[in-house]
Amino acid sequence: MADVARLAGVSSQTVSRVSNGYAGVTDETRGQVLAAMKELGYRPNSAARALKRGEFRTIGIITFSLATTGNVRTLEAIATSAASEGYAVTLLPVAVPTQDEVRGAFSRLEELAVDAVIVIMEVHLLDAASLTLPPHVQVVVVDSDAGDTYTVVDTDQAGGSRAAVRHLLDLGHETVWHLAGPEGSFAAQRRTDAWRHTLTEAGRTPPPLVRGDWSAESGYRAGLELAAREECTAVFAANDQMALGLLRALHERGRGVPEDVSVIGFDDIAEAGSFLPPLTTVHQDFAEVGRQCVRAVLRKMRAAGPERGTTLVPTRLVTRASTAPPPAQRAGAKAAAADGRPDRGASGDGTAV
Amino acid sequence: MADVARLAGVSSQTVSRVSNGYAGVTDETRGQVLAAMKELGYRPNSAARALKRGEFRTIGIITFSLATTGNVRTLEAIATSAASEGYAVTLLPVAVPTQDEVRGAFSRLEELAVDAVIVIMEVHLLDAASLTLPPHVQVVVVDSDAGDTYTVVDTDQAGGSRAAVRHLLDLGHETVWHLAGPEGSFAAQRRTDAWRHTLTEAGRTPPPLVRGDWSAESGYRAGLELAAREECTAVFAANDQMALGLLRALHERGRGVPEDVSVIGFDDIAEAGSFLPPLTTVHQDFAEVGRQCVRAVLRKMRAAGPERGTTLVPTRLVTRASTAPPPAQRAGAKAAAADGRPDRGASGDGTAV
DNA sequence: TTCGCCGATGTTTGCGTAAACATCACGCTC
DNA sequence: GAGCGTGATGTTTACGCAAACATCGGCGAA
Repeated sequence: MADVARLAGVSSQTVSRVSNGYAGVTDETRGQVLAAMKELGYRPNSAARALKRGEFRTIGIITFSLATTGNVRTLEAIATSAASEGYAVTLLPVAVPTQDEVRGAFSRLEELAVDAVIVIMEVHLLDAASLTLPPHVQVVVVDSDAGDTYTVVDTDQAGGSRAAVRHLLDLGHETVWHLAGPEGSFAAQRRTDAWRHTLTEAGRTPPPLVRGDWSAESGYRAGLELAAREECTAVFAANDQMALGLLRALHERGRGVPEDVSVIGFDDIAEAGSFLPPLTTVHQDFAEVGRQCVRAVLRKMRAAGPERGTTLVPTRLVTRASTAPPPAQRAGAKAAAADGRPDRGASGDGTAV
Repeated sequence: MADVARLAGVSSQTVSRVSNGYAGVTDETRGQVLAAMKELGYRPNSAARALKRGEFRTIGIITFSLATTGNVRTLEAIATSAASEGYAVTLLPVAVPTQDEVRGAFSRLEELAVDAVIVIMEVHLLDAASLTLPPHVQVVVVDSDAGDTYTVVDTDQAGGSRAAVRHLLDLGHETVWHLAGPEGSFAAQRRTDAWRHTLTEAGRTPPPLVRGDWSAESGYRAGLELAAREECTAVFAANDQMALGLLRALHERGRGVPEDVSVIGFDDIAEAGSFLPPLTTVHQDFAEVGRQCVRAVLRKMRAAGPERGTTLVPTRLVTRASTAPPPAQRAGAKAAAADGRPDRGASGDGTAV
């Protein structure tokens, strides 16, 4: 910086003013400084800047796994959104999701150059008491139930699940089975609760819960079990991957989708429209979740007050070809058809959104 | 820090020594300092540290999209690997993959607190000449062809593709069709080249190339086209997502997999085992790619010399249920079956690309 | 005993920046 | 024309840390 100042014939303070876009600098002076900066290839040193200003313009992200589409898409949206606000994003992977590991991540974070933290993970691993964060680091949590402790941004899990169940009931199904996510997950919990509540509200009896772990493989195992139950005509899978495994199991067991069993997913991953058959599912707006996270975190940083509360991002039902009225309602002519080849496709093949 | 020093009754320099694990400090003194640090909740300020040491212990990652599994898994591995070396990882998303955007990302990077950069993207957007990096920022590129300009780490695309094609030829297929990735991608290019080369080497004639864009949807469109060709008995899809779409199209057109057509993918994404049928594919070791990236980047930083060259990470063929000998080789009974096959889909409705 | 050496600790200094304050020239008012 | 305000620019300083150097005390060899 001193070199630039010397070359431009000004003081280093003026160089600083130029590089920060400060107003009170003559156009002429500014021009000289800019020329000198260019000639010398000057780049402000961000460490010194951060030291002086007391902020890093960086947001830390703690996440357990990038294996699920949701986390990844959210992360991507956060990064993009943060970038447009002039913030960088640094990643803090937590290898094993134990309480200790999470605490470890937080403590590493403490010596990390971040002004705020966004946590994308099952939040029951977050024990507020055990976390000592640097005083001015704000926290926002995604996918959680911690509204009273942290600021939370999340997809409207309940609303989406309700829409999924209603869709199946409206098609005429007597009840809807649920392939739930893992026990520890709050998102899974929320979807399960909403499923049960919607059924009860409609006067139906919720069938026994079937549990998976988000993976396609677990969906397959659950599917083998469900395929054996004649009375099961509609399944709400808590995510698309499990729905994929479910489809495979049903197919293997000779249960047609959607003629015999309707399947609905959750997430609307990119591949959902290419499943066999294309999957009806609940679309999550991850991009919006990411944007809201960044907004929330910046708002908190500016307000400095420990703000709480939850922001919900709405979902959208995407109807494709994996749902239809139950076999009972399509008696007569349909019965014959079901016998030969499935008549799927006509309704949804190309309409994937 | 001064407060800690006062409380512990030592100088601030001793505090510094303790927090950096410097050797020459009595256990007793160290204990007092640690106690004081704990009592005051002291955390070293990373900005000051970086300023003093001249390094940030941070690696920047430039990536265009997190939509493909490969990029994400590589990113995850890099983050984990970097963390274990005491490095943080900051993300630099590039919204639109134009030359200008990439250049923009690099220039934002210049004022960013990073010691090195790893680029995960199609590298033909990287114009070495137009990039002015801060002098000591090292670059490593994934998935590219830039071995003579940058240090490159990549999956052994050629080896994996060769294995895929060989596998199909060994099963008895006369030739192998190829559903390629988008034109601009070097990874796609490599896979295509290896496919062609392996066929030629074996004295076979490569059929016309079919092109997709990595998405399942594009695989579906290509599949509709391929399904119409009786002579097509084996397809090598350049990634698993396209293979998924391909499976759906073949199924819809009544072409059985693997009885009529064998399909092999590339990547081995988590869901591949749950496709209908489970997909035979080439497994990429993304974790290893990530590790190698970090190793390469750290090596470069330490050596300080502009090192070049390419590190290839081997692949592994995963055999599942989507590949089998061609129909011709399984004559007799099979021929009859093929005969009775419903001829749906003959109404090629022009949607194929 | 004395000297010198070594290990433990303290003191000084500067990393690159920007806030706070100081200065200076210019134009305007009375 | 003296005084004063204003806008542009320069000077000083401190941010928190760690390298370099300084100091001090104890112990072994001569």
